[in-house]
Amino acid sequence: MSRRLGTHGFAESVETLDRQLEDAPAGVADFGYAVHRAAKSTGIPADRLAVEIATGFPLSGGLAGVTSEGAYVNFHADTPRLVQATLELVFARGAEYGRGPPRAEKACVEHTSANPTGPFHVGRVRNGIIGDTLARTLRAAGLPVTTEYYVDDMGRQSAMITWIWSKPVDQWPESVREGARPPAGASPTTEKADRWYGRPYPFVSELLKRDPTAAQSVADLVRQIESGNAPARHRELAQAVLDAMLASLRRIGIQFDSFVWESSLVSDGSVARVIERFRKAPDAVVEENGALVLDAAKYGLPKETAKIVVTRGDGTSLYPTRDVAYHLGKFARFARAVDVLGQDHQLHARTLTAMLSELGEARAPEFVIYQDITVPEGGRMSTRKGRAVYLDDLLDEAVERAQAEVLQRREDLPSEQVAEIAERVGAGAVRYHILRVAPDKPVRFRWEEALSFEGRSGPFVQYAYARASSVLRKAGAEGAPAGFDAKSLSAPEETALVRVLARLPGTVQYVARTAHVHTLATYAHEAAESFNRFYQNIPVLRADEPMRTGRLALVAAARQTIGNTLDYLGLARLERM
RNA sequence: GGGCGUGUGGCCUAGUCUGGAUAGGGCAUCGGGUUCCUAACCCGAGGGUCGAGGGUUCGAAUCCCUCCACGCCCGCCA
Repeated sequence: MSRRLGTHGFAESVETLDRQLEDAPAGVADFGYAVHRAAKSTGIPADRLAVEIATGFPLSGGLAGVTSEGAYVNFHADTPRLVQATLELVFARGAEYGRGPPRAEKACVEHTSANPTGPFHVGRVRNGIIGDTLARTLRAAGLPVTTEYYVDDMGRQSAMITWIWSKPVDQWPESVREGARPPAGASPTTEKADRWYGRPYPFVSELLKRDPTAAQSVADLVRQIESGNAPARHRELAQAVLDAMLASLRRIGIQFDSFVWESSLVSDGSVARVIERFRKAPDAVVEENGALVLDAAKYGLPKETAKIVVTRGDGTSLYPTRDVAYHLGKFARFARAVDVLGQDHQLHARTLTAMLSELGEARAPEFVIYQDITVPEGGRMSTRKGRAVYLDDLLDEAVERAQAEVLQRREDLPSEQVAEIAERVGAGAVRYHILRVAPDKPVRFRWEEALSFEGRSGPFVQYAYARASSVLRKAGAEGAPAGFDAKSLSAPEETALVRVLARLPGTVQYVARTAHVHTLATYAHEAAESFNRFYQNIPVLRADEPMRTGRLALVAAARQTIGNTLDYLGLARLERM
């Protein structure tokens, strides 16, 4: 290429030219080269230069033709060769197709880390869906990944739960008892623990704002907990609520490899050690009331926020300080730390990085910041403000609707299997719906959209997989295909599908590099859409040979690729639906 | 006031890092498609000042500047 241009007096490095070679519009060519720059530097009109470059361009390897169109030189791949190579790669790698070479650096993806104070609302779950999908993708990219949940059992939030439940309900303050009255028939045995124990939470939160006595007793409890003398009930309650919360996350495919309880960082002395190190830090000063404050201006924080309080006046730690202890521990265990945080923690992220630098830690966490999910009326979801859609409720509704859909079209399946499919379709719809939008963008929650099984949705992708599975099942061709002829796959629907399948490994690498997990959702939709077009227009089972064998191979490759993508997305592969 | 993020047809959204060919999808609307592998599908139609203005460039949704709107945050909560 560069030699070719060189003959026209245009000298640029091969690397530069490689970068300028870009994807051509689908259906026009595989790659294109815009000659404008070369035209300018050589003085040759762009249109003519494109023709001159394309004419007689030496063909080799997978390059089947070079044409020109306007100011563009278009490169066409040798399609049968591309088809052959792609399908062979998919079959050779199987479940590994899409994965990158193993890498050594151990990575920790910390996500969710919600206080164990009540059921997840949809807003909070965005954290887990982004984090879990990123963890899956990083694993696919070859990294050993541990997902971790940081359990905050030290702050006011969890103390509020312990405080209210340590007294009998008839002794609760009036406002809490009234507000948190459970529905008729509800009991700790019929309700999940997060819902049951979390019910008084927003009312206690309100109470503390106007009742200094109550606020004082919660503050006393916080101090008691931090000093290591938490009532036994405290940990039991936190654990029970957390377990119930985790059960909800499991429904949408989220599980954790590791848990770190904030209290353990206090009890093992690591918080105290961090405080000691800050006392000796060059930019830390003790203020009049005894509070230890760090001036982090030199780390680039805006001056209004450069003062970071390390300890309270009474010497006890604050959340950022404990988070420093936590992250120093993380860096002892992992080469990379990824933190998924809501936009309200944006400043905390910078503060944490500054604090770690001050203590001489060269590494910094990599932050993935996502925007809020808002309720239709506006404002972000909040349990305390009574503005929230709970994950459990959304899932129940989604599963119910999915069940109706399955029953409508599958009378042949036993009810057990219908229920199983409905659960996974409902979960797929919810998970995909939240994942599909770029983390940088806010999401306005609307029931009808979250519950859609059509168009750009999780079930759309799952359906394509089920269709592919069904074809292969009926052909009795579920094993590794053999002896297909790539030349028999020449219809536009076929070659377009192959081109999409070929993009999975690159997409995985891109997502691992950028943390743009929604790109994987977009890819999944494109792959499913491309498969559906093929499926709709190209018969497989009743095709003549050699097309039949070739198409079965293509179906198998599509099933494998879409299936692997579903794995990375955390959606269930359904063999039928 | 400062920091970070966002603004793309009626609604939702991809593309922005790394400038390039008629801005790609979905929902909704209208019109088609099932004697054939699952119609949770497919095909077609209408609908776009890519927030506004300026700049750089052969070329800007994409880069730079200004402004507007919205969200979040701004020391002893987490």
